[in-house]
Amino acid sequence: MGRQKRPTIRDVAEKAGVSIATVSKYVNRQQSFSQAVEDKLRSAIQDLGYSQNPLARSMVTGRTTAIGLAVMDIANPHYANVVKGANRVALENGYNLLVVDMEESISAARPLLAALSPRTDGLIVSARVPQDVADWLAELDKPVAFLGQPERDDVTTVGTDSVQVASLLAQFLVRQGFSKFGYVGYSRAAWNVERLRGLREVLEPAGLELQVFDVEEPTSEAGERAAARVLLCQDRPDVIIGCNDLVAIGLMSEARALGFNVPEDIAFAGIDNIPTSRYVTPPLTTVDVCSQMTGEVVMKQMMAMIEDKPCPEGLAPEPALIIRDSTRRTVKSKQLAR
Amino acid sequence: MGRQKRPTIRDVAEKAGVSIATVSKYVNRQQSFSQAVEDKLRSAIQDLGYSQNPLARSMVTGRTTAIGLAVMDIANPHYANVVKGANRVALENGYNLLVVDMEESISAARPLLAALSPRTDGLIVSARVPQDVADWLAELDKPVAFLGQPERDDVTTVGTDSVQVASLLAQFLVRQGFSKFGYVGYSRAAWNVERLRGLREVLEPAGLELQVFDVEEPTSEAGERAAARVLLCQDRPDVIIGCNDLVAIGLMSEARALGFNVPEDIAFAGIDNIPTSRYVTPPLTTVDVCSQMTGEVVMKQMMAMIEDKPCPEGLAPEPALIIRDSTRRTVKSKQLAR
DNA sequence: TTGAAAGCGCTAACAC
DNA sequence: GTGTTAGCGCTTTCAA
Repeated sequence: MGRQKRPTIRDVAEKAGVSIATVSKYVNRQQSFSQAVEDKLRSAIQDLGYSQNPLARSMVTGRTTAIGLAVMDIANPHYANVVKGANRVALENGYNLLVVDMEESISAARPLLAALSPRTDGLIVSARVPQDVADWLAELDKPVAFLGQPERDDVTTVGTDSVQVASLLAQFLVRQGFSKFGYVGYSRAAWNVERLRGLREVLEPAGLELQVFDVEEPTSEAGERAAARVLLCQDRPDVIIGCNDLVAIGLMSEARALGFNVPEDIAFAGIDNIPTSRYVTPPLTTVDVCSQMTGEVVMKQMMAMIEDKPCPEGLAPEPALIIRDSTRRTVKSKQLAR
Repeated sequence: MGRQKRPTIRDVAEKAGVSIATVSKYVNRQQSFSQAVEDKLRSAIQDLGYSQNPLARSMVTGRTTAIGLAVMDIANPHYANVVKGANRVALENGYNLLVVDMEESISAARPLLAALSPRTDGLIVSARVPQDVADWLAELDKPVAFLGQPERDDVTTVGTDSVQVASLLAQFLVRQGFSKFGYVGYSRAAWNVERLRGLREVLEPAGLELQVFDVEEPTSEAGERAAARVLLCQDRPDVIIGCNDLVAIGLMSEARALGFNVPEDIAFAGIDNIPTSRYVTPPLTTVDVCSQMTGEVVMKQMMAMIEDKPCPEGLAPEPALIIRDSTRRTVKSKQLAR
């Protein structure tokens, strides 16, 4: 269906009886024209259905007016919301956001980023990548920003502090009177150690026990599969923290399927505050990591980097505890705790 | 941050002491070379960290080895899963998938697609677009496929049949003995009329009542906001069908918050079978529209179109009823129905 | 097996 | 206000 080549600037120039430079300037609104030329240009463009080829434009200007965003897993609502935020800000600034899914595979990241990079004016990468990829990104002739735990001063990184997020949650749970903690982590992610550290910083001084488990992917299905192992272990925790909401939801669901009462028999908490967490039973206690705002902030930083303006400060998203019923203390649980 | 320009083919040629044509052929593995040349090339490329600029390449070949996918709302797990499926197949075929979020705005589609199109070898659009955009897409010099209800033979469209999906659900609910139906639709989507039609085709002949409501966006939040209106209406339905799972989940959640027992007082069903539906309480009855498979199939069709091969047939995803507790008939509900 | 040269569609000096 | 021209980085004849 209609595979005719699309018209070029030359076609327009010919049809309008002007030079291609004039067409270019007209299309880019770079100056004013005589009424006659303007009319001819408008109708020629209209008739031909001409529109600029951004590739050719990029070749000469070196700009693409597109930003690339590579996410670990677009099916994770946290990342989907980061995309939302980033997209809004990009559009507001006249940029297009090109999203690429890395499918939780750091090893696949390199070729994906290599393909994405030249199509964009800047790259946002939602993970701490291996050193060789990081080096390669640093050598790039365009700004790069990371999503995640801010660490070093020489790279822009936007996200909540994983240690802080985990501590916040642990502190609350300790105050609630929980004493035997379980953490179901995802050791393949870089942030896992920090979340674990955040928990330990709170639990160890309090002399509280922490059992650590691991899932092979940070999804609800993996959480479900891990549930039996976690729940039927020697010394069952009285509260389980999932490394993210997805995992926590899977764990909690399977726990209920196995006959446990939540939160009476065992409590659950997650991290991220994905929309689903409100709708599960019981609603999941979690830490809001401001997914959408993170996307907005990282894109604002990116815009600043591109325009060589100083990076806007004070935008860092602040994690917030979201207390729901999955960690409610009940008469029964308090009695059991004795 | 190393903002040095990235090395070009000319840099490599110079360093290796060969012509740029030779470098090009080497990089594209188009022929064999003398050992000496090959060694020099390899080390030059290595040292410089050279990689092809796909933009420049596209300029001359006319190919980008990228496919564009514009989705209505990436935060909707249905679309996220379509992306997953499409991405997998694209990668298998050596293509990159570039995703763009249209934010549920058909009006914003045009500029977004115009920007995406020239960066890709083919476009997949997750919506029925307005006629002018459809015409514009048809005039494009590249294959276009749509996600949704297959309708016309002259455009590739992949998706489950919305009429069939809705009928399937209605038939089941009628068999279950429900008699007063409510449908909470999203009239701004093109598929809404078909879902409604599918319901009517089953309910009208059976002489069953159908009340229709509408949400302003197809999300759980909108579902929640609509709940009071739906539940407190004159003649309350005994089963409510959400136009998608997201809406149904919001409705059901708010119904429970308002003190209704689900499914005893009122039952709920959705459409899509997003992962969350399994985890809400009660688990949501829905129709699986094979989101991921839809993505795979549409990308396979796209690959075939690009290679000018006949489109693989018999791949159409078949919707499947997923029966869960949100529509379970109970003693109480049966009594009430009398 | 290698290289010279044309040109993809466009912009940006610069000249008129 | 308008046109001429030199490339952007690359592939692709075609000739050597």
